[in-house]
Amino acid sequence: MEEIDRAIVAALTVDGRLSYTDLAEKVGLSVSAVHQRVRRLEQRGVVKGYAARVSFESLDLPLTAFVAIRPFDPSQPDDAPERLAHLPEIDSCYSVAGEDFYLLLVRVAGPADLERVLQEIRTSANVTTRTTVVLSTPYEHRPPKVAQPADQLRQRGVPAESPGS
Amino acid sequence: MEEIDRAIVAALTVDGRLSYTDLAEKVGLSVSAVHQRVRRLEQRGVVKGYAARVSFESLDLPLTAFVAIRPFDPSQPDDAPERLAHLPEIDSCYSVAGEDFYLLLVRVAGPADLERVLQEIRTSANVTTRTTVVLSTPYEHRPPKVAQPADQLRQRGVPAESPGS
DNA sequence: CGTGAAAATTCTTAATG
DNA sequence: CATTAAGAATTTTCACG
Repeated sequence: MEEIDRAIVAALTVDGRLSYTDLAEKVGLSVSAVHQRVRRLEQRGVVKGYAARVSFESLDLPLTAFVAIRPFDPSQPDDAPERLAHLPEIDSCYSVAGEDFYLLLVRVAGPADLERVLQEIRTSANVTTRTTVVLSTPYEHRPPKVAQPADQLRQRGVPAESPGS
Repeated sequence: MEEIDRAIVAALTVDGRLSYTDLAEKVGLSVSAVHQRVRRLEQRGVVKGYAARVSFESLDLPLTAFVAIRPFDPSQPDDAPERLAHLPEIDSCYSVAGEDFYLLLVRVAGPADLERVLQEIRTSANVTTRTTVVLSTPYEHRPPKVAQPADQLRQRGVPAESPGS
């Protein structure tokens, strides 16, 4: 992927509601050009969507935990992800190398809720669980490094003046 | 938090770029009322921001791994998160209960890059690492369950007709 | 707090080089 | 592909209940 596209993606990762006007200024293109590029990035699947970042504490989900799971009977078909998908407390499901089969990220209201969810995980997927409770989150979902800060592109052949109508 | 706010948050979690027009229709309020509520949710910190959801494969970061870290010398002050913050490959940092001190989520270009990042983690924070490679991600960042589907609010005292201008 | 409407921006498309 | 221009839609603010 090329430089300007990376800058666009970087900017949208930091602020997914940036207007095309601001985006255009950041990357040094016209509004239409940026709009076209964003549309192409979206339909190519580079940008998969937009989401509000919310405080889970405010949503009464203050307890986060990682749950490593392992099938009780390794000879049976492994369809744990589908069988667990109905549990809304599961934020993410990663298939991993190592001793465990999957690593789940779950968010719940508290210890009692965690206990209930663990039981549901075990019975739904016929697995054993090993749980690691999160005590705090110094940082999460940081924007990936995608080329340079995207600010140095602005001064590359484009006058900062707006022509006006 | 009350019912309508939860519905708003739920909708924005699924689509962070929903227009206030659509949002207003979903929760059965006027555009202005919804706009006010979103602003309050933002400044109360319930909505912390908006971000584009991107494909890490497209960004040349196809390899994800969890890195559990433990201080080499537990008697020294534990400031690993700050000392690791400069590494852009670290997506998230969780302080955890259990045998390890922190669990890091890292995204890199490949095995060689992972090796480099692990070395940087060890030397930057004076820790030992135990790494779990992610093979695939069945699902990630699913929207949390926040009250009912937010569709049943619409038909609660509000005619679906648009009054027009 | 909610509503309705008006003004300022922005989004979106189309024509053009 | 990028640019400019123009109509449609949205965001944002305001006065009022």
